[in-house]
Amino acid sequence: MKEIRTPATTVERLPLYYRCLQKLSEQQVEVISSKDLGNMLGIPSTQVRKDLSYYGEFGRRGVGYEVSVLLKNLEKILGLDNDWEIVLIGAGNLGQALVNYGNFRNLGLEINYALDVDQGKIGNHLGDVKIHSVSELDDLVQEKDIRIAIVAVPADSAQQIANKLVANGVEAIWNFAPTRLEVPEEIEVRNEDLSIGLISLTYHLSE
Amino acid sequence: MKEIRTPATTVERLPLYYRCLQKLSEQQVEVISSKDLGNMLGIPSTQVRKDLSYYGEFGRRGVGYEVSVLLKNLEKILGLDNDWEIVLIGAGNLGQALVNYGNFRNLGLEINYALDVDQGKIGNHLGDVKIHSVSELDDLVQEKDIRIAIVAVPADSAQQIANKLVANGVEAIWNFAPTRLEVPEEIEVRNEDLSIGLISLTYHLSE
DNA sequence: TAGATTGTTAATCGATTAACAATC
DNA sequence: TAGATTGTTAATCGATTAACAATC
Repeated sequence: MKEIRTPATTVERLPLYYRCLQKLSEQQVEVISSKDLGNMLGIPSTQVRKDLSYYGEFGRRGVGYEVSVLLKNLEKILGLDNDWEIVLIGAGNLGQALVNYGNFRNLGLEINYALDVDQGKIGNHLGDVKIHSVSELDDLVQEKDIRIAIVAVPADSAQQIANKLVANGVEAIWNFAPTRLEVPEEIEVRNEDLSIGLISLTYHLSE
Repeated sequence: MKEIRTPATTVERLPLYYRCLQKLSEQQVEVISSKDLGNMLGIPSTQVRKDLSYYGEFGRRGVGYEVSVLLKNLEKILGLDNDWEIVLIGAGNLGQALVNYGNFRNLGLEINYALDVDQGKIGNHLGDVKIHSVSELDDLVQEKDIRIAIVAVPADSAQQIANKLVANGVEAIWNFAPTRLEVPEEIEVRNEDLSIGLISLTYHLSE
């Protein structure tokens, strides 16, 4: 039995294909080749085909990919056909931006709950989402069976929040705090370290 | 003459080293080994040494790295010893979060100017930064010799903004719009596509 | 049939890791 | 000298790309 691991880099590209196909679908495009799809994204056609090949055979030789079929399959692969409950911890500027981030809506994703420690914020709203006290974290995560959490708190409280999230059953954490979270290895952590993006620019301009 | 290209992955890790060293410096730690530095970040010591080796020999065999020396060198390598002028285009929720993002301050970076199309926003402030009309883009970028821009506008106007930025001399763009920007190849573009982070979590939970 | 395009194997390229001489 | 740790070479691992048979 041969183990074929999907490269992490492939997983990063799938959302790009997905969004591109959404656009094509809106434009009533019915069939697209790996070449054309790749061109829209600056990705070689050979890479597009290889990426998709980890999940099945979605195209027709000599023809291309039917947009609706590929879109449906990617939706499934990416887990976007599920109804995820997502909790945000930290209702600061960044938290607010995330709750109101329009591009999640287009993917069928939304942040359902927001928590903060600041008494002054509790009861306020971020977009449609009411801010609750972080003291309700345990009950909320357990009662709603929340599996995905977004950590947008200062670096020095991120680990403590992560511990509580994991203890209550959260399985995936999107971490915006610029710090490494220590969690059990079965927990999926995605670090979104905004400083790296900006520093990579100052780096390249300084070379 | 042998060309030694620094791997892109190395460049991504340098900011992590830098921030870690800042913390160590605050804690009055004077010397650190690649092993200890790596442990703090979940990176093998051998990788730490290899990464640093692209830029010089900063350590002492049998001893380790002097924190202040390595910090100073990384600051230079990353271009953080410069006084960059940075303009933000798009003063929405995300733009606001970026202007107020505290972790840039710690790196000596800050967003100096903010522009928006919305007449209702012009004249308001994001943190300390006054919002100007995007019609002032050309003059501002040229007069202030701005080399770095942050694009936080909707996807459908991102390309047009990028064109104006490049035409006026901007050399590096941090793009938060979920779209590919077509720019001359000498322009550095860093795409920060927030959807990818969240989708990668739904993907892994669906496997 | 001729032209187009997929899916996949094999070759290449690039990044990580192991191993170790140099040296503090 | 013995123990620690760097800097670097060589080996390994993983991802991209080229090439092409299969097939529409």
